[in-house]
Amino acid sequence: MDLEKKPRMTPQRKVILEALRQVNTHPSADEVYEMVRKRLPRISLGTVYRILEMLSERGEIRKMEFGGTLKRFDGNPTEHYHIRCVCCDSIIDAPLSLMATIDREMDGATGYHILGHHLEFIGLCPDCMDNPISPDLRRMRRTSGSL
Amino acid sequence: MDLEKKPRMTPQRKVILEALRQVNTHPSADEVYEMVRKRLPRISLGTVYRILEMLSERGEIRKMEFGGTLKRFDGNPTEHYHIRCVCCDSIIDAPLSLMATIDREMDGATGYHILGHHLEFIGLCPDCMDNPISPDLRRMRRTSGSL
DNA sequence: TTAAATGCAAAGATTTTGCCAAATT
DNA sequence: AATTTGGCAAAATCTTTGCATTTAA
Repeated sequence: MDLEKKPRMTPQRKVILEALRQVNTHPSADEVYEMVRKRLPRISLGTVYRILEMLSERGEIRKMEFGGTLKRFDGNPTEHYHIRCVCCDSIIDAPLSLMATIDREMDGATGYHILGHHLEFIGLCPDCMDNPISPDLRRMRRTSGSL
Repeated sequence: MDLEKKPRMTPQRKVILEALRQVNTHPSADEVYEMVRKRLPRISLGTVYRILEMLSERGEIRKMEFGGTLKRFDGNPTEHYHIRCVCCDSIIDAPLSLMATIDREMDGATGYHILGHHLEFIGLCPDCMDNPISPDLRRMRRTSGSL
């Protein structure tokens, strides 16, 4: 909202940002909440949502409103692609460089002013090929925040 | 759930399927609900969700768990790409043929078994370039189901 | 002291479920 | 008659908001 003002670097913000930068698991808000609770036992989910929103508005992290119902957050704010496992719903960065010209091409082919694009691969991760987990177990994992 | 059994083509399913096939607006469940209510005044939202889910499981339509929080549905079940307007949140099909080999390449570059991919462009549609609508108005439009 | 941030809980929004009645084979 | 489906409402999920309190400049 207030892109102009510089926010204070509160302990909560610092911890959340560091937590996101340290992992490559693309956690949901709830998972971030569990992660930072170890260091900030009194933090609330609402605050986590608020701070994640703020950080992504400022481009310090990336909100992934993509695939799946719940949003995920990415500590790496640069543009890149992802691979999502259909089985365990984990997400990794895709080893594929940006398609730099595709936006311009689409811009020309349509009346749209293209701002960017998202690309996500869907597949089965190595772990799940060996030990496929059931949808129930999958949901349990997510709920307990230990993806 | 029961991919084996062939479902009966009830009036509700027929109307919903026809409604989706006739438009290219990629409506949400709620919007589908509004669309079919004209012909089926007594249908319930729950039924719409159930039928949409069932149709997409059978590959007759496509569920877009993509960009934005709420799911959209696409009467065109073949793989294709989309352009979403950041302003009005409308979605059109992208004039770009499938990148047929990219899945195989990603398959080779990772340990994953790649099943497919999603590509979505983000941009400003021609309408919104001329008449940008406010976020408030945008939400009102969605809520009233008249995208 | 003043403005901004947090914690907590309540409210919102969207989607899914349970259950009984109604429809279909 | 046995199943399946539909309607309704309640439940479940995930996210946002209001407000009193705390924190920091």
